[in-house]
Amino acid sequence: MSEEKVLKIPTLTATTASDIALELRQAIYDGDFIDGQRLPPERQLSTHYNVSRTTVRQAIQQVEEMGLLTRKVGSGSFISYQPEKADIDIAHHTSPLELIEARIAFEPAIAKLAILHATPADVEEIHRHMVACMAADGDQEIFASADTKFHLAIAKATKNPLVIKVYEEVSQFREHKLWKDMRWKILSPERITDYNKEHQLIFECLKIRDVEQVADLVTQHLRSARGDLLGFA
Amino acid sequence: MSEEKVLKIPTLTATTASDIALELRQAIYDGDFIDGQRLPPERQLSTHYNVSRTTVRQAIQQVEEMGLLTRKVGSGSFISYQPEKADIDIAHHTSPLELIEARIAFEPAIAKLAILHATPADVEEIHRHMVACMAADGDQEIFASADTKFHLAIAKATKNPLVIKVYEEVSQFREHKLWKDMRWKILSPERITDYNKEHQLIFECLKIRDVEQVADLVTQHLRSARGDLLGFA
DNA sequence: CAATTCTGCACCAAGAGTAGACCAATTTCA
DNA sequence: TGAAATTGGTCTACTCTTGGTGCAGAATTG
Repeated sequence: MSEEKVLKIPTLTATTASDIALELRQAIYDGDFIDGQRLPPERQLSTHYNVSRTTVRQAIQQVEEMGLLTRKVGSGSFISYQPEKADIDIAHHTSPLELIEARIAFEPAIAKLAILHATPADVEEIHRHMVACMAADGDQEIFASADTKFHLAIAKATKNPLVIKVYEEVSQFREHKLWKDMRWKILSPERITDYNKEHQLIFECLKIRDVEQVADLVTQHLRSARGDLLGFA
Repeated sequence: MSEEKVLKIPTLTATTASDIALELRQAIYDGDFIDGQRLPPERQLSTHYNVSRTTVRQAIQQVEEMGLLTRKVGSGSFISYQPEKADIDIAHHTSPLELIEARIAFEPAIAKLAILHATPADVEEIHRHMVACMAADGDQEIFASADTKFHLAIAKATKNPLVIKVYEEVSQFREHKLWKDMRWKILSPERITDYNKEHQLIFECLKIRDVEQVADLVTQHLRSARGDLLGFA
């Protein structure tokens, strides 16, 4: 274990209190300080910035007034700032369109990785879910569930735990209420048929390991989903 | 804003109760102690940390209050913590190579999204972190920290909460023990210089909103990182 | 030149760390 | 089984560190 801890303190050619305050604030926002962490003592900061302790105190006071830290006599100045909270916020702040956008960003590359790493067993697994999608026979609920599993199976075929976790997180959003509520509007029997055709094309690529084409197909697949969402397929 | 540099200063009191508590906590989280294992005796820890026994006791008390261990008079302090399977598993089962692979999969698309959504303020923010990367001046620790922020700022510019969260998750892995241990081998001053040049190219694309080129540049950037990892730059 | 700001210093009180001794529960070992 | 060693729990007196405050002189600014 390291004996010497270091803090990274950014410095400008700052001489005034507000300059230093700005930097401290920026450093806190950047996450250079963990919540609850102690700032270096004022006397040390003053020598570091090469200004008087009074100036440093004023700077710290400004930051304190923004509620980013609290001071304790005899103890030190402590950061009190949590960058963000919970995932619930994210669920509430992500729109269906943003979800599709995120999937368009991630899934083509995932499919490419999948092709490179998928074992025959993985291909079979993916095939199973594709068949399930087709067997849904127009039933929205069943199709949506099978579709999620189909895409998830592709992610799993990458064998990359990080990729899998990330995709699980994304796909979990598809089960979110907001998204579910939209589903019945979009997933007409005709659309489901279209999606199934696209699934088949993607699967064909996987089977013959066509790395180049699969990304395009997945992109196209998700873009048609986005088109449906926007109402002009 | 004038030139910004980053430098580190050691904390005056390198060994406080909270610091030691933090180290212990980290060690437990990192799996350095198995559940049920006994901590070294307080007296031994105090000589190891070169600190009074009182301080060690306070540190242990803090860890105890988090429910990570229990103490027994005459017997010792025992770890009582089972890492949540999900987190630990993924952290333990994702190799540095897989991390890079995941980044290669995700980041080019993120950069493209960023170009489409970034406000001038976002571009400035990204620029700030790019400058910080260059100001690191070969210091691995500082560069790595600034580099993470640079890429994270790009993700944030997408304005897509889901994308941001996913990338935060990925980037969190970069702070993991395993990866940190490799860093000093890879980040030679020459590599840092190269990376900075690549950062500049990426930033130029962002600035002129060159959607086509940015994905290629990011891919190239990460591929050179992968190359360094594999040892044949 | 006058006003303002910054500096350097001394002192205060609160908090935190140190060193040591002793107690009680537990383990170790002859 | 019993004594010795080990370990966490508690207490006390002391030192050091840290933020809070005030003030006189230097530096800066208009």
